[in-house]
Amino acid sequence: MIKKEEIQSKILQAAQEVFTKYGYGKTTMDDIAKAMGKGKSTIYYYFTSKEDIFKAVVEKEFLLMKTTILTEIAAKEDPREQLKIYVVERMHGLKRLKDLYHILRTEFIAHHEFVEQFRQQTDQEEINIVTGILNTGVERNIFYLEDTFLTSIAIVTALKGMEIPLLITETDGDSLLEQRLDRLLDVLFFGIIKR
Amino acid sequence: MIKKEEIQSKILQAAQEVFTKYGYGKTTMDDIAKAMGKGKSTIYYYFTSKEDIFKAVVEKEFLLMKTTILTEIAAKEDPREQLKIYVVERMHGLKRLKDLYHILRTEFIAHHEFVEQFRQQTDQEEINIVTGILNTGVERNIFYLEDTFLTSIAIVTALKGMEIPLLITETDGDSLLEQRLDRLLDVLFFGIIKR
DNA sequence: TAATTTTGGACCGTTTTAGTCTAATAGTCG
DNA sequence: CGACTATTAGACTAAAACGGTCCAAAATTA
Repeated sequence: MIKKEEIQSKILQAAQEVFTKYGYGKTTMDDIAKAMGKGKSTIYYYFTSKEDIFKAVVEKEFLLMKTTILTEIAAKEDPREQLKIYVVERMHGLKRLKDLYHILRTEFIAHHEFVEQFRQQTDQEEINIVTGILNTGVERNIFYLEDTFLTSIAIVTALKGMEIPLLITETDGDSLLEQRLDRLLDVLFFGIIKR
Repeated sequence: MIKKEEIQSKILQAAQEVFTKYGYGKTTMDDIAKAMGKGKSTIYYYFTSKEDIFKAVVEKEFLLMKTTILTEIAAKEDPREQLKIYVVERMHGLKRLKDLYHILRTEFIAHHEFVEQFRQQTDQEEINIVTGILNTGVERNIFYLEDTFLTSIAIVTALKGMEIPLLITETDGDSLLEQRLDRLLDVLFFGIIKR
């Protein structure tokens, strides 16, 4: 019974591959089936519809991004470092999920109920993460903030609205990345977070 | 009556856009029509079928590559320079037309008669270009060759067979490009062309 | 204005699509 | 092994999308 999730994961992997390749409308169920080397009935044994699969792909990827962020954050002590990691991982995640995002914004927008609910949910989760970091910082007298919740909303919204992934290239060395991030954080949050 | 070719060119441009985006099988005539902002009948007024349009796109692009090469070559005197230009432009052309090439090799291969005939024709034209360059070089005692025709075939075939576009990146400066090309020509044609 | 070119979009027969059904196979466990 | 369940391929269906046609209207030209 351990295989069940393995196969499900394989389907999602194959689906993500063809979705990002063809877009939502242009991919057929047979495309997905072929990409994973199995028949269509295998897919329908685990999922109820194409829509269902796409939603699962999106949720899987964003869950992965969230857990990655949380794990990395947990490994750091200093809230300043934690905030930096949140920004870095958020940017890398956005870059990796660019195609899925694009489908959500353009093709899948017809399913507004899902898109809207998903957006709200992920926003809420991210705000919670950042609020947690900020609260710790305030407790330890590292950040001096009047309202950590409102500040979190500002940070999350700022990161969403800006095409920040473009600022960081894959060939950037670590040191360059560090410099840019420090500058970025200064620009973004100067006056909100004083250190 | 001058507009006629303009519209035809617009159709081909839109078609190329969606063909390289979706591939041959996944693009619909409505996709093309939508991409150029006109109805389907406009397309069928100028072209007879989807197949017809794709062939026209391919032929247009390869004609462009050919005339570009010929123009650049005509601007140079030294056959060594001309040969170098041929290699450079051929590489850049291949890189730009990567998607079309891929469709030809994978999806359009069912129309073997067209693909094969087109391949032979373009090969022939390229061999003629290179033969012209080599002949001039021999006449001026710059190249010492026994058979310019066979040498041309060797050069054209070598360029086709190798994934040469990968050797040159867009960020290469001119001097680096020059160095690499000299090295490449040495490796490719050492023993065939002595200077 | 009259003739001609160009266009949108309804339309048609055919193919492809998402999704269903079934019968066969693979895997599990006593 | 043998009874049971989980998994699978692929035939099938109704609906949608497809390439391509057609024609009346609009735009252009003369």
